[in-house]
Amino acid sequence: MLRSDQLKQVTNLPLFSGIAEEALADLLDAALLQQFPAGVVLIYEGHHPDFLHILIDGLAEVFTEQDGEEWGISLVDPVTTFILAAVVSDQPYLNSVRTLSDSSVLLIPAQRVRDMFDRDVAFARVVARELAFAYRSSIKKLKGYMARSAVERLANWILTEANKGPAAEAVVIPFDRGKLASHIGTTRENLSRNLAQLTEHGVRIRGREIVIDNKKSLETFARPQRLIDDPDS
Amino acid sequence: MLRSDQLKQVTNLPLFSGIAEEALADLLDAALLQQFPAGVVLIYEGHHPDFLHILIDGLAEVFTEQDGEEWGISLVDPVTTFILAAVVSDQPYLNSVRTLSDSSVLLIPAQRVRDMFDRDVAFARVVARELAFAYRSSIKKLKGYMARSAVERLANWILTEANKGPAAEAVVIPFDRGKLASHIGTTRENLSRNLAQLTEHGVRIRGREIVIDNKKSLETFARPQRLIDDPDS
DNA sequence: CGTGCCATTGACCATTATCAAACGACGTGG
DNA sequence: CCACGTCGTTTGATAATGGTCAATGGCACG
Repeated sequence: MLRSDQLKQVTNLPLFSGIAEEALADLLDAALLQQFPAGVVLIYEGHHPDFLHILIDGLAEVFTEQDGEEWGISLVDPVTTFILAAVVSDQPYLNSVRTLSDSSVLLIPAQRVRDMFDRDVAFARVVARELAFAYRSSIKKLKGYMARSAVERLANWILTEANKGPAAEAVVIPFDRGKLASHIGTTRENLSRNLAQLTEHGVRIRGREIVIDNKKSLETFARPQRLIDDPDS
Repeated sequence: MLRSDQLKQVTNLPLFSGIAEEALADLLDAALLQQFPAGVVLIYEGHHPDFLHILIDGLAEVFTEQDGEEWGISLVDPVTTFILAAVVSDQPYLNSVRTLSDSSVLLIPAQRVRDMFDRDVAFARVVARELAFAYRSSIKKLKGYMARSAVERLANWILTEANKGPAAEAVVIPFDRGKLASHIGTTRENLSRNLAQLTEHGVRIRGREIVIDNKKSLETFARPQRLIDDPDS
């Protein structure tokens, strides 16, 4: 159950803009706002979705475990739903999700989401938009995997991270190398070599900080493409 | 403009079930049902979506061109929409689409789709379901790329193709080897070697026909997983 | 009976994974 | 304060996998 101050905070989320007030109240009156420390698994691959999760604050990762190895599917920044598709289609989760930092997560019972989705057009529209966005993101990732080597993926990852912040001459990796490797789609060892290799293309490595000395040089090497690397197109 | 017999055919599509009759009529009165021969590019990556495409009959492929090479993203069987996400989010196509056999395609003006989507809950629900399905498919493909080698992807492709038909001891590749390679995510040359390699795991190659002599053996090698290879989970 | 198209094969190189060892930062306990 | 773990990272050696280039083989079609 949400406290009234929490309710107010949640009601103003862009995710819920345009939804009729009573409908939203109906949706949220069974919702929970929970705090989690870093490293907690919120969703297990193969399980059936009981709640829609919305990351309000913090950082999370979507990942899959194959043959004892973990592979990163995507990183989740606030404010976003995660694995909405499983809830909508009432099918088992294809991936697991864990927090990477202290996070607060809004949990809405799955059945209620589906009910609302059947009744409120505005909500259905929001859901479809989120799904379209998620779909496009995964297609971009897929294109990156099919057409690029690990170094190129890394170089482009650095560039898009750098473009997130305003003045972008350094990127700080928000987790350990192994995790970054799993999201780039390679091994720890290889990532190390790849980072070393980028040293010859305008980049300096300072522990967890990647300093971009020569962005032009890095871009020449990475050859970023709008239809793969631009997060909002 | 649809002829009345075409209209009747289209109205009965599972895609449109549950949608109010007037709403559907409104959606379809500006629609076109077109025939295309094999090999026609219907959608160009980077272009802005003018129509929602629905494959009524035939076969199509979604692909992307990178550095002069084509990579297969997915195959489209009837009856399915393709690249619905671009229409919904009103963003440029991330991929191109071409017919692989003679096909008939229903074209609905994009703006009308978005209008309907804003008005009719049932339609919004159908759209969201399609998007959720597309998203899950691409996540499955992504998992396959991250955790499997090309031979394993090939072996699993054969198995899922075989499971489509009822009595499944042979699979016929519906296009040339190069195209199959681009959808498996490898080169023509490598695909050749990979097919040869599968010979030791219960499979015989007869031109375009892949005969499965020993399914158990192939499965042992491929290690299919429900959350990657089962098309409807 | 060529000619072109596709598929296969071989040789070679690039990329990536794997296994093993060493390194360095950090904190704990002697 | 130093020795000694641990943990994450780097480095090296080697093997597996995949891509590229070139040559060959088969087959259909004119």
